[in-house]
Amino acid sequence: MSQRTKIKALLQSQQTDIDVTVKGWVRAFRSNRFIALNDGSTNNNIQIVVDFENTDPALLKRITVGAALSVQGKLIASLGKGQTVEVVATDIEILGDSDPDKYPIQPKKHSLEFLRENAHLRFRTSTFGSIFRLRNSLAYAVHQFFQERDFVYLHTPVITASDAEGAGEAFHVTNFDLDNIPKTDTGEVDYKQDFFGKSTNLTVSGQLEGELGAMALSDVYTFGPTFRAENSNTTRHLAEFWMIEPEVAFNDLNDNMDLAEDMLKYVIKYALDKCPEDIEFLTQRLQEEEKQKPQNERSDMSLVEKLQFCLDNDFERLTYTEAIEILKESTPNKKKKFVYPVEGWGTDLQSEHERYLVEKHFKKPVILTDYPKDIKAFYMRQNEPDAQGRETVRAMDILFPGIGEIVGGSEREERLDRLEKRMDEMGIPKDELWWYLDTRRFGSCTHAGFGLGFERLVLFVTGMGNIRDVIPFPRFPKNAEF
RNA sequence: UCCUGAGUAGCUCAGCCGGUUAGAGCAUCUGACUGUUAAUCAGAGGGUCGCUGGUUCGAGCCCAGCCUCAGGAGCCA
Repeated sequence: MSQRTKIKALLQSQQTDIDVTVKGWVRAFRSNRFIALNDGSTNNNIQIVVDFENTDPALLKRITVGAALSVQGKLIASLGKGQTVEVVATDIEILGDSDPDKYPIQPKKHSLEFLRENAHLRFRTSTFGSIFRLRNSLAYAVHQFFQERDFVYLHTPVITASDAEGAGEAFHVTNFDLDNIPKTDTGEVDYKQDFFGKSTNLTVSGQLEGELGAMALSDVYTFGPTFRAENSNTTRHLAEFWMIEPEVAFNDLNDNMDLAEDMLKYVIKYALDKCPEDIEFLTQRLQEEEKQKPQNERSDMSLVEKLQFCLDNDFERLTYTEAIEILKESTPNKKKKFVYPVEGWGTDLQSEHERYLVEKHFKKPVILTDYPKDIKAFYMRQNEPDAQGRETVRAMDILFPGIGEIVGGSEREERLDRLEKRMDEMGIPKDELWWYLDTRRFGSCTHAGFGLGFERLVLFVTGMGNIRDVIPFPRFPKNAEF
């Protein structure tokens, strides 16, 4: 049997009247004559023309939606409209039948909720084909960006004993028989008898270990799964997600912002260059979806335009303190339209405030810096108090339209005395993090890094609305199917 | 976890004020047609009305509890 040609290549073929073998899954079978065949190499189908009058009727009956086919035939310039080339079949082999009575994916619009429940088959829809090809390209672009800059891809542990970062609830990892958990004399769980001899959990961040690598390799990044046991039921959170965490020695906060902005623009540009058809398809999809919304809620830019806009404009950079002033003076705040009115300095911004800044005030991605020290993590570098004695840290959050926080990072506190003092204040156990503090004891230096939620990036680039639709098999409360 | 809404055929949904045999479109099956593009036309099959309990002569509809889903909020990436 001759080697199969991918459908993407066939559709781009400059040659016609050549013999080809094509394999894929039936998307539609019309008029007993036209098969729309797809193999996932592109969103577009190749049309197979069947000589139904000279084909066994029993075979024709088995050409159903979802069936896997191998087709031999001749690639010709299409005789019909709607496609440039088509394959006139000379031989069709059914590789795998698909019972039309039971196959859940029909050649029609399905709700995203329904497809989520059929996540094992949703790859076979145009929307999810596009999403996962884009996800792949974005992941590749992330590596390419860092590799071009001589970063070291560092594999930080998935199982860890440190729950110290305070990045959220962690999933416990244990080998105990849960019906018979060893206890100490005082009635507490005796982790000494567990596999690792101590309490362990799935990582909530590779940052602390990333810092260890950066303090020798200079420029490192991680890109791996991360776990949060928060009971979050939103369109922006997953219990298992992929995070990208660069950590760079000798970088300060400004270098850190430059790196994050460059990286985001790089990967978005890569996706635009590499997957124009998929982005075009998802642009159409979003347009259809927006038609359902009332006029005032519709976006004034299409998906492609939004992505291009993101490349063409510098992200707006301002401090938390400046943002608070803008929000205080904003129309919705004065007209008491915010659920949480902006009054004082020192509280965290609510989603509605971030959205106002990004979507209404600046109308582009925003980087907020220098947050109040009390609402941020212990490892962030402390600024000197300002004239009013307000204490801030060298933190930065990148806010994207429709997504909210996509990146969170900071310059790290490299001064041992300041770091230890802060850990004491926040009740972080120094003895457990002795190894982290060692980096400040031996050759400490300025360094900075950030965390990028990969799925949030995919959400932005695909224009999808729910994070559960941009990861193949989403993990979230009450759901671990597939 | 909180707030709001939803759960009726394989899918998307309608179902009046509580009243006889629960409907439509698409999908599926049968037949017709055959250069179709979500093909078209005719016919047929298909239901534990989320689950449990309650009110009532009578519940898809009212009440309570639970489960699941969606949107928003919090936590964050």
